[in-house]
Amino acid sequence: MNFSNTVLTWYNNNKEDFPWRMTKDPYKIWVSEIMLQQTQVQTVIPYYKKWIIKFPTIFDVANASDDILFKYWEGLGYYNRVNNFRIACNQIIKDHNGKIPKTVDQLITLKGIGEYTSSAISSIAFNQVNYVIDGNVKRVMARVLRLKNFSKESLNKMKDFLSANIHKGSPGNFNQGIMDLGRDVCKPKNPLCSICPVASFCMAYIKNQIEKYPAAKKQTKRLPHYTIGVGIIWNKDKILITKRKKNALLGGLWEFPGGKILKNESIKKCIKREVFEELSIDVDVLKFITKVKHSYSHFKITLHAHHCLYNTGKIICKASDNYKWISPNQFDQFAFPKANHHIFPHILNQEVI
DNA sequence: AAAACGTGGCG
DNA sequence: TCGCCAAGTTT
Repeated sequence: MNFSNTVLTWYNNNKEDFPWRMTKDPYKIWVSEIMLQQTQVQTVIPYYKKWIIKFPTIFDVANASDDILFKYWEGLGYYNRVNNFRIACNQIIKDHNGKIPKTVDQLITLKGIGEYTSSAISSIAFNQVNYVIDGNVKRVMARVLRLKNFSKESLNKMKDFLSANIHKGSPGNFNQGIMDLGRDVCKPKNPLCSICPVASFCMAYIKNQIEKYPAAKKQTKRLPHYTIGVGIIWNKDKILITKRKKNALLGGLWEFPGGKILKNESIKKCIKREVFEELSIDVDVLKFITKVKHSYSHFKITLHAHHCLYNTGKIICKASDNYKWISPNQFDQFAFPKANHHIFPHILNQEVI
């Protein structure tokens, strides 16, 4: 049996019934593909289910406020995906009469849809013969073709192979099959070659060199670490939250104000200074609440949260897009970064002063 | 075109 | 504890 039929047969016998595999609705396929970018299947499943119920069509997304969209994305990460997704929904309404286009050339013009996602949607939802190359496919191909790296040259070899071997009758299932294979069998570490359906096609396996492909990456640099002061600013029974600027890190999410500590600065001074610089108000920094360690993709932080009392000044949002005074029982109505979630349970645990 | 962009799980 | 990795795209 040839490569394409081998992959397809394996997929048909081993596929899991993920919720986005119960439909051919291109909108739903699209939602799943955006959520799955750099995000594991098990993480996506609950988000996908809730999203589809709340926003069943592109029109529901186009008409929703960004706060509600972010709330349904809260915790998934890479929040610009939400902005891009809504922009793309509007593009479709404006330029495609509300119908999701089916060719790669049209799909790739939509915000947030690149080379991978355009091929995925066109093949899975519309049965167009386009191969996909994601992280899984890259690894499978590196081993099958015995390619050390992911250079332009290597990628071209993968493309040639996939172009020749994609299943013409079921391109979408072939694509999902090779991705599933990469995730569950041809894993980064300890690949399960003994049960791999394409082992007989795999040059690395045949030469007994599976561990050499792809070559290990160079060591990544240690992530920089920053210490951040965070103010839980009280005015009577309300707490101040601010909305992070769009297109920035965590753009569009709400948070407690604060910022990076300066050299030779105390946490309390840092919070007082940051709050004044960012909001033009004066606060008294009081009791320590909790410390939160958190790691982002390109740096790490430790948050030091303190209770604060609003003192004087009219709020001017210099470093944020908006602000609100809310009660602690309203935290769940806004989308917050994960690091802020770790502060919530400590806020009411003690007296403010 | 290298860096930015979240979070969770695993070895 | 820490690095790696996950259905990538944008600037």
